[in-house]
Amino acid sequence: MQRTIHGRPYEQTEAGPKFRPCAPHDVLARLGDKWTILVVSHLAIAEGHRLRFSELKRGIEGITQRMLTLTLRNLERDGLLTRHCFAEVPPRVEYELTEMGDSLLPALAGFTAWIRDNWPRLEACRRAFDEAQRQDS
Amino acid sequence: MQRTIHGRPYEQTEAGPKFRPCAPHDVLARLGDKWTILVVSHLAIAEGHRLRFSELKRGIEGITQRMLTLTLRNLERDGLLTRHCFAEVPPRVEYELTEMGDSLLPALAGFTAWIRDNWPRLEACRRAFDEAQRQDS
DNA sequence: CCGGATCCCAGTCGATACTG
DNA sequence: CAGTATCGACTGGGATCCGG
Repeated sequence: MQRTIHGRPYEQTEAGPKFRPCAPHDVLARLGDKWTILVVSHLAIAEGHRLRFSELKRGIEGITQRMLTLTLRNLERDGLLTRHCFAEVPPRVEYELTEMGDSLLPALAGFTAWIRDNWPRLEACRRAFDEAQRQDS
Repeated sequence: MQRTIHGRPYEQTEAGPKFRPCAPHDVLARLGDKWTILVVSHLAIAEGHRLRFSELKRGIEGITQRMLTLTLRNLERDGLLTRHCFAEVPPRVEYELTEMGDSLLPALAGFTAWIRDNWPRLEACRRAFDEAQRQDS
């Protein structure tokens, strides 16, 4: 039997509930990596949703050339980003959010609000837990 | 100057936009790990938002004892879960979503909808990209 | 039944150096 | 300017065995 929870489909089997492989996990795993969200955010607030490599690199503190390259490649692979390459000297490459990439951040708005509301409590819980942990040891 | 994009706060500095450390990244990184979402989902559809260790283990295909233990510990640390330990023989431990943990999934509803709508296109983009990649090589 | 302890691998990320 | 190549540290996660 096919049901849904919080917009998420799953099947009720005899052995128990089974979630579909379409799981948010793949997307979350990408978004959860170290730089992706920052890159998308910077592009989202840029005019034309478009920035060149060096602008992104300057804007994101601590990112290395290598990681920026990899992050951009992955976003391009998922169709969230397009690469505009100009054969000039010196070379210039611009990255632009696709329509799909542009719709990603707004879709996260509800979650962002949740984080804003719960972050302090969550951090407090962590500290309390770690504190209790150190007592035992 | 303090601004906001898609509910996400950032500062506009001379050097460019700077996002606050409160970034969703910490939470996303946890949610993006291999099992967290599945555990939370199973608890969310359980009656009383409550399941015991072995029920979770049976319900989540492929998870090992070790990973289930770690995932539950992390959720407990963040205050999304409480552990109810019964000193019986054989021992019994139940895990229950806290109010905060319970509010997490609904907060993700918008994002879940986005995934449902865009997943096919995203997968198609991946395949196309990988295909083009093999041509070049 | 619940989970801690140990070993190991594969993937992620940083640092550095080099190229068109 | 915008990458690629290489090396090494660290870590998430699986397999297995052990203990209360």
